[in-house]
Amino acid sequence: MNIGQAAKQSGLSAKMIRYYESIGLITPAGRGDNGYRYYNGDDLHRLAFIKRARDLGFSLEEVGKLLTLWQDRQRASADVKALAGAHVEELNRRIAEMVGLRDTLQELVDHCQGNDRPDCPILRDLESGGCCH
Amino acid sequence: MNIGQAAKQSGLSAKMIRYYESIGLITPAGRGDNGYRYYNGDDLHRLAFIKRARDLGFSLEEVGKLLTLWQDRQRASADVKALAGAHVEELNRRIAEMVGLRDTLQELVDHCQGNDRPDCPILRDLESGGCCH
DNA sequence: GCTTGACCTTACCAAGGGGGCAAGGTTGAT
DNA sequence: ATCAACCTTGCCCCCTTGGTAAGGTCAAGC
Repeated sequence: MNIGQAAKQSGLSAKMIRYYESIGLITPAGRGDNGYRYYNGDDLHRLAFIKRARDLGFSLEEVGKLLTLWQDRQRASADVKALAGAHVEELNRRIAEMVGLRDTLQELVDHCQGNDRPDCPILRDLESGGCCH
Repeated sequence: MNIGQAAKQSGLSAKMIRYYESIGLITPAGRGDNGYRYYNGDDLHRLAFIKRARDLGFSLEEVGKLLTLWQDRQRASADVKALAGAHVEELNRRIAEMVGLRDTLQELVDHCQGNDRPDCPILRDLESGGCCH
């Protein structure tokens, strides 16, 4: 199977498959006489695994670790759980940060009259560094 | 005032001030005989404005628009409100997305025993594309 | 055989939002 | 005079993905 087929089946783009190969996330695909990469069922399975892990927000570095754990039949599920748990924590941190930003901004928006006059609490906040809203 | 002082006062880094100048976000600073950039109170005010807007999560493009509105004494607060409101919406979208990821992942983590055996629902999900958890 | 279109290859540019380092000039204090 | 701290420009790096270009290959239809 060529890279285009593998891309369609896995949900990744051909470009990304090449990229993942170039950074060593996946082992280099086999090549045919024409120089084309080819992929078998196992390769496809790995690509789909990566796709799903990316969709869940894991970084490529984390995906690499997950791949290693996945391939390791002696793995302890505790290791996987720790990795995923750390990612959940990271997501929670980022969510909390963004919620804080949103709330601050939403409050400013709520207090802006939004008419054709220039007076605006949003700009006042930006001007004053948010120290005295 | 030199760039280092301006950086300290505004909370930006000297590097970023140069960068913002290079991309046209701010007009080029004046130069002294020695070639050093110098900054006055107005410049500082603008830099602090940018810093605050960045802290609130506005993109550099949005910051540029906010700067323009800020300088425009004829602005309508509705324009500012629309810009900030759009950013709030964007934040909400991103938050919702991340919350969805976190919840999915949290559920997988909750169902993983986290012991020294290899069996792990997290890896099973990644393997199967999350279609049958 | 020839053309056409779809596919593959490598290689480079772009983005945001900076960090870091190098090589050199300037300033101010000791 | 020397030294540290500052400034200048310029370049490379992070990360991940999309785009685009120039060229090779394959399969179909004529």
